[in-house]
Amino acid sequence: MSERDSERSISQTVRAQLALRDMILSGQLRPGERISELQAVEITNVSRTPVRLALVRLEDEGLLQAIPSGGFMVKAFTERDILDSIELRGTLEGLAARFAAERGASARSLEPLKECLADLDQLVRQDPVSVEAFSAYVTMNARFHALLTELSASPPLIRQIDRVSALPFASPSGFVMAQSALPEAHQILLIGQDHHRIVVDAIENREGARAEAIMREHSRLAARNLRLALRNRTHLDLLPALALLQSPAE
Amino acid sequence: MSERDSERSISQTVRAQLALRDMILSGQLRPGERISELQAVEITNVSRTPVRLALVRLEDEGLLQAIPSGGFMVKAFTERDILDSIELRGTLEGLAARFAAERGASARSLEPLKECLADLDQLVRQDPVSVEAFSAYVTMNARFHALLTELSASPPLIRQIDRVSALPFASPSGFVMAQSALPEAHQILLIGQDHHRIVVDAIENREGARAEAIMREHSRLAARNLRLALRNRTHLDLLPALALLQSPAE
DNA sequence: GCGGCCACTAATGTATACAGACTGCACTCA
DNA sequence: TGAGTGCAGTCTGTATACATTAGTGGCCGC
Repeated sequence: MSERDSERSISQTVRAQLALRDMILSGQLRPGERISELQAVEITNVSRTPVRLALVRLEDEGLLQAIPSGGFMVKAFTERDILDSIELRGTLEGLAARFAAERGASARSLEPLKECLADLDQLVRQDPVSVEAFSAYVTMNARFHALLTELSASPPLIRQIDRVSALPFASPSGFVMAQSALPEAHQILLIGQDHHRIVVDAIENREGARAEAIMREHSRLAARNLRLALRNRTHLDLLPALALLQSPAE
Repeated sequence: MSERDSERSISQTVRAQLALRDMILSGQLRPGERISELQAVEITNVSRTPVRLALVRLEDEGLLQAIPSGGFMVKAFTERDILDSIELRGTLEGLAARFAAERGASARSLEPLKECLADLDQLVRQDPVSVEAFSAYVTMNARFHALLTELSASPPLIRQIDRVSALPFASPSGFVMAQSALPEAHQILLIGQDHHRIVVDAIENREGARAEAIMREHSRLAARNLRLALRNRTHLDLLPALALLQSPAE
């Protein structure tokens, strides 16, 4: 698919949504800052109708918050909010893994997941891991989580996981890039990959409780990454999502 | 227009949303049926702009589904979808209960929950339970679950639970009324109330795992109610939410 | 000097007009 | 007779004008 085509054919609503989301995630719009429709019109150069729709969509996504008197503000998240969102995602992915295990995912449906696992193995084998490999890992990791979620074969659950993962800091790959700057990088990567291996094994053997538990624990790697990244505050630029973090001072 | 005063104060968007939701839940709009904006305008007597916003909101709620070529259709749910939504809600409420326990909900914050528990006890004590008592139970039960959710003190989690519970058949009180017609009514009520008691006790004693487990099990009462109600198909009229159920024939 | 009220401004809520895209049908040509 | 093309009707997407409300600042009265 060509970039230009999609750029041109895309609706004004989506364009506005993308533009505003970028500005929020990049920190150009600060947490707590009020954003009026007219402002959004100025920024995006589309008229109020699609802008409004875009604002509503961003509210669902969780990036904006409606102000009772009308209008929206950029949502601010505490560190606790982020950690809770990660735990929440882990819980839901745990449920997805349990469903996959209990309902007997077929050998055929497990195949793509296993291929993905093998691809990840390739990437993880390097030591030290190149930045490119990290980047590839992020993509592959996202694919692994998506496949796992699909395996639950539960549309309502898939929907919820997608909603939670829409928040960049709650997504499965949200803090992987932060690792790349850490000394513990390779070790954490290996542990994460072991979790992947275990969950596939558990699903294959119909071990629902084990599959669920390991996915919960797996998500806590993201929490660990976040804490490490916040402690050595040097590499926060790798994490644009943290623009939404309420500064502790305020 | 000179409508009633009470209806004039709320916005057209909300009015349209309520009207359309009622029609969907009451079955006047069938699952799978397409709703065009103009149709919605006809139905609600408001103009396209607020109607459109209402349709988008109902899509988020999960009652509608966007059609790729544009427009919306009423979402159809299988029995499995409904059961999964209940399990999902149970899982999230379980997480909320665990958070409440682990984070040490203060004695003060537990008080409203305990009062609610006592009120529910009063209602459950009757045998047989009057229809009015059932109705009061539904209200009180909703309050109990809302208080419990709040106790997690986790905005992201509260948000997700609210989203899931927005689907009427996934809400904590979704199938309580179905019970009232069942011979097992009183017994199920007593069991449910015992779950309530246990979760409060577990939170008080900081037993996170126990609090989580009991809330998961608690939600399965709703699943049981649903199955019973579907088996003796006599009292389905008590459950308007089931208008969204895909008929097995199709 | 302080507090309350009124008026003005600006933003949101709503309606509608216009344009582009898609669907369905009919007609024509091979 | 079948398939393709063109046209018409209708729908969604977008823009904009109008109405209404909330918020703010200044002025007047106590």
